[in-house]
Amino acid sequence: MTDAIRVLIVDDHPVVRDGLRGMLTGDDIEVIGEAGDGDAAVLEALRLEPDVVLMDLRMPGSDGVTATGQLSQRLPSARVLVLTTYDTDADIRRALDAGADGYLLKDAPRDELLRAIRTVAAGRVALAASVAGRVVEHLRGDGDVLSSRELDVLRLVAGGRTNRAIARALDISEATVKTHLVHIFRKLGVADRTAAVTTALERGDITLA
Amino acid sequence: MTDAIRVLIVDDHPVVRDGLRGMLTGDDIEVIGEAGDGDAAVLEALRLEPDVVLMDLRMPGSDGVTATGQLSQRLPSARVLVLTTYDTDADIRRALDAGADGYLLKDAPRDELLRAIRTVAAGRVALAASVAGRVVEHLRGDGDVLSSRELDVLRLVAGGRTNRAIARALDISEATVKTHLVHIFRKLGVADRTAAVTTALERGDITLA
DNA sequence: GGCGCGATCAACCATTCGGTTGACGCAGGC
DNA sequence: GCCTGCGTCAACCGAATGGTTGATCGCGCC
Repeated sequence: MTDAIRVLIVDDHPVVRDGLRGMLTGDDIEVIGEAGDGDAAVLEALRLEPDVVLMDLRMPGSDGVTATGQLSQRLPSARVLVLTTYDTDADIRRALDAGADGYLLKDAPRDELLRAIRTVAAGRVALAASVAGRVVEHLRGDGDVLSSRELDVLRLVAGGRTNRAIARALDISEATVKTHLVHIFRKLGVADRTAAVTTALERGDITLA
Repeated sequence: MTDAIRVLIVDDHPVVRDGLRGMLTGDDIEVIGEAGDGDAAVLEALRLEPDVVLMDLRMPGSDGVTATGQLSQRLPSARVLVLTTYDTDADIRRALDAGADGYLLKDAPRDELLRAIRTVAAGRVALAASVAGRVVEHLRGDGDVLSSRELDVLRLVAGGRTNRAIARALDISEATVKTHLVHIFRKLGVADRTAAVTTALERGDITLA
């Protein structure tokens, strides 16, 4: 290894940033900066041109997926390694779609983290074991992706609206809402709206925030 | 200050443990141990007899609330300062009921964390600003606490069961289920089961896990 | 003993929901 | 050009839900 791998840490928790910095510093890795939200992450990355960006997903303000998308467009040289607490299907899918090169969970031990950083720095993809399983599973049964309109409906359902209220909110007829719901039920493998909301929450298709 | 405050760190993420250790070491605080789950936390606390236990809530295995309850019984000398990512009403309520002496969020800056540790070590209560607000709010309107039976029903509702299925599962009549639901709706201030589930999830009364 | 509250149940009703069938226009891919 | 999928809508039906009133029982508390 000729030069140290230059790493930018992105996380909203100072504690985690400190912990990562302590864990990574030394060896063949150099922490060159930190950021506390997605916007700052993009700015810092453009300024510092890191080799690897360690990216948290859930952050106040601009989130990690958005920042990842921006980075893969505006700074393709930077490899993005997502490091998050959550591992829902939708989180993983969105992050990888946005251009992430790796996906690790925060409970990963130190050596796994170091290995993953070296892997993505070398241009390969690093996935946590549990995540890798979901990815192949996702490649198999792909027919259950909710369309954007279906997500609109589902989010309103989660808000407790009746079909009629949803129809008014989306400016469509109640019949259309019901059609969307039937498709949602089939895709999620459930029988009613309440189960649809909870399984969508579990899968990460929608969020309560 | 005669002696350093002896702190035990409890968190399932090695990264966070490292970060906290780095943040706290020095000054008048000494990190004397770490634990990765609730059971280990109790064992380590009994062995090391720390002044303050920094306790995460959501952990694999035995969770932080249970551990807090055990500690307040078996090692009353140890003050428990909860340090978590989440701040739902029910989390806060349960932690304080279990005997926690403080409640901080993980995005707290370093000096706030240090201040809180010194505060609880001195025998006082330390609450994050956002948490304190919820606590007084909770003391005001206390009439909306769901009974345990209502929670049983609500958990099954969240699982997508029909009233009839819930009745069978709990071995009561469908009429009783409906009665419980009406009470739940009133207490949560919602109009239907779906909204009940989402607001209960937001409040932390129930969980998806 | 009386009171309140939680838990249980019944009967009734209007509304809503879930499911089906069938239909149309439109965009994108083969 | 054809087919698929998405989004839109209508009409219909049975089942589930939400709301009401009223009732009984047991427990803890004053």
